[in-house]
Amino acid sequence: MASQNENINKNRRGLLEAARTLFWKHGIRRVTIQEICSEASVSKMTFYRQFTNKNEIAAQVLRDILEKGMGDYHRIMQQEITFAEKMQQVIMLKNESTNHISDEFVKDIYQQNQTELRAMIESYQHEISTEVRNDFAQAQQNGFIRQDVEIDFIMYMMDRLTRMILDEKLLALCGDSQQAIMEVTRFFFYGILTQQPT
Amino acid sequence: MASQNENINKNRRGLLEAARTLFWKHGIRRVTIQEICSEASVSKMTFYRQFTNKNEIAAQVLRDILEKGMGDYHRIMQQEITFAEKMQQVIMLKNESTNHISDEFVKDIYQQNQTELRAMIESYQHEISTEVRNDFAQAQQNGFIRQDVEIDFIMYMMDRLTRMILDEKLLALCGDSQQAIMEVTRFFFYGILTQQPT
DNA sequence: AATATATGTTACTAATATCGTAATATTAAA
DNA sequence: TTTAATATTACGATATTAGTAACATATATT
Repeated sequence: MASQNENINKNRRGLLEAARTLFWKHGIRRVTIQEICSEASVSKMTFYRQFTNKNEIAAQVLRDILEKGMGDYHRIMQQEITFAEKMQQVIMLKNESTNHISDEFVKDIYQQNQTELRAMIESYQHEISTEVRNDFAQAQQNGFIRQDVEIDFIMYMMDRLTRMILDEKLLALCGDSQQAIMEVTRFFFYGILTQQPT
Repeated sequence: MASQNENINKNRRGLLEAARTLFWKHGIRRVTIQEICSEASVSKMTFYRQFTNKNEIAAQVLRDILEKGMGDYHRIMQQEITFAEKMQQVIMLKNESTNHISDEFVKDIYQQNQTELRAMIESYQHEISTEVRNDFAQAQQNGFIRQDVEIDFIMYMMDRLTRMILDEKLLALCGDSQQAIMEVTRFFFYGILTQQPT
């Protein structure tokens, strides 16, 4: 049934999935290749037939994560819904585990000689942030955002607010994460005043 | 001000605290002595003046955790409150991070040659479980628990229920962890029937 | 069935990381 | 000032991991 090519991809995907899980928990440094193989139920040789070393699979894992994040963002922004609805979806997106990169993972990237991975993450951040900035600027021109607020300020608040959603204290305050997202989004758009301007 | 003895204890406690944090996240195997020292802002030599090796500090960390668990349990049971209130507090206790031991930590103990640590954890479990069993038996004799239920069944359910409190799905169902504890405790005592026996 | 290809197993060396100790320099308390 | 504790550095011993090779086995293709 399954062709050999399909099996190769299956193994490759299995390795990537295993690596992602392990890197997520423990960072890159602590995880051994043997461990990735065991987690993926695959021999070490199969690993080395797919990747040259740990850095390469780490790079691929990172690439997959970043591209998924990009794709998700684009998919949201291309919908024909209001700007507010788009923003709510973006904030919800960060709630998924794959969309904030794990601390341990980033730590390892920004320590040692991981210049390649660092470059990758920074180029992604640059790309996505210019894009988001443009989207905000356009929304401001179209009158969806008040004129007297700086785009950079919005960018900053957006980042802070999306992080807050993962904060357990906020979760405790709001009840569940769904509620937290609602609250944060509402705050993002309307502040705390009862009377709303345009 | 601070005497040298106090400083020694401070360093020792700092090392134990750092080790606990790191072991908690990553298990014993992945954590290096140097890392513990860095986390505790202490030199490697200071470590070796306090502990002979990683296993020893791991043993001490485990001992502290287990003794804290025992202490907490005793403190709860010695209070002059109803059996139901005691049980609720015991269930709440498991909600604290220190009272269920981390998976990674236990994994490492039950893999390799950690016979000593394994023995420690098992002896603790034996001690606490006979004690809990006695408390339940006495509560049953005093009429707080229905006569037609096996103590072992209660023990099992107790364990399951306290674990459930950490389950995110239940948390989502109940709103927050406080609510979850209430629900679980209520279920533990009354089941789901509206009409309550004695 | 025969063949080719992918994978598993085992064993091994090289590279790297970690351990544990000693000697010396600094710091802080008595 | 004297004493004890700690930091720093360097180092050899030990353990772990990386990466490769040779061969056996399994699976798909022809």
